[in-house]
Amino acid sequence: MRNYAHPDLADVTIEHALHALSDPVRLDIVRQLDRAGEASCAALDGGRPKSSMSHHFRVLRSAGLVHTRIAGVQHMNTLRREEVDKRFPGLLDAVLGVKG
Amino acid sequence: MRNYAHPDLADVTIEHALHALSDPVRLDIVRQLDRAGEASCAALDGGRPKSSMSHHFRVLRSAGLVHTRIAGVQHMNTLRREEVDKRFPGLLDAVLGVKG
DNA sequence: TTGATAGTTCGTATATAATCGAACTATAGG
DNA sequence: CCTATAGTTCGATTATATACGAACTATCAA
Repeated sequence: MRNYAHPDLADVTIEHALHALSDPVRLDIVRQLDRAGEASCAALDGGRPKSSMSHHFRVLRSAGLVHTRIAGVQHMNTLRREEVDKRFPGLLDAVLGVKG
Repeated sequence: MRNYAHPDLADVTIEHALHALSDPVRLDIVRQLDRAGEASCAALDGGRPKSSMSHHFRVLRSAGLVHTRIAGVQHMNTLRREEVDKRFPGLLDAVLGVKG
């Protein structure tokens, strides 16, 4: 794998984004990326198997929420904050702002 | 069925709400209720079978998004706008504001 | 009380998603 | 080249959702 394809946000539906965010593991990833700014897959696995994490990162990428950059042996992930904010104004603020 | 139980919004997780909103049929229902203010189940079915609609309304109610009031033979639905806005500030604005 | 209407519940079929081990790929360092 | 590390892909299993016909319940009106 040389690098990832990241969808144009214009091609991502709100349903797709909401589905990606509705899983607790993925929501946790998104929250951590929001704080950390950038993190490898392993840094966010919380003890879960690599293949499960790989699946969740793929879903997050396909929903346009996460960008993954290959840096040597690590895959570094970031939230596509600005683009998502442009496509779905207020969505991430709302989702990340919730307590409990 | 005499009347429905509607959950306290405090007991609804953001994951639950996002999941309820991530289905196209339900999102359509929510959009229509946002415009119409109140509507019967039949008014929103778009030709789909009653049992399918009943399922989607149940999911929307369990996620705290929709209130259903029995009025004679009809079940009238409304968005629980204020309560949802209090629990998840900005979420409905973001979801309902999206075009495309 | 009969019939019509609105919606639920049940049961089942089907589709979609989550989980995770095992084998694989790619990169870096010794 | 060998090995360790990070992550992917595959495949199977299991869980969760959706879809919807059929039978049922509740209300209203004639």
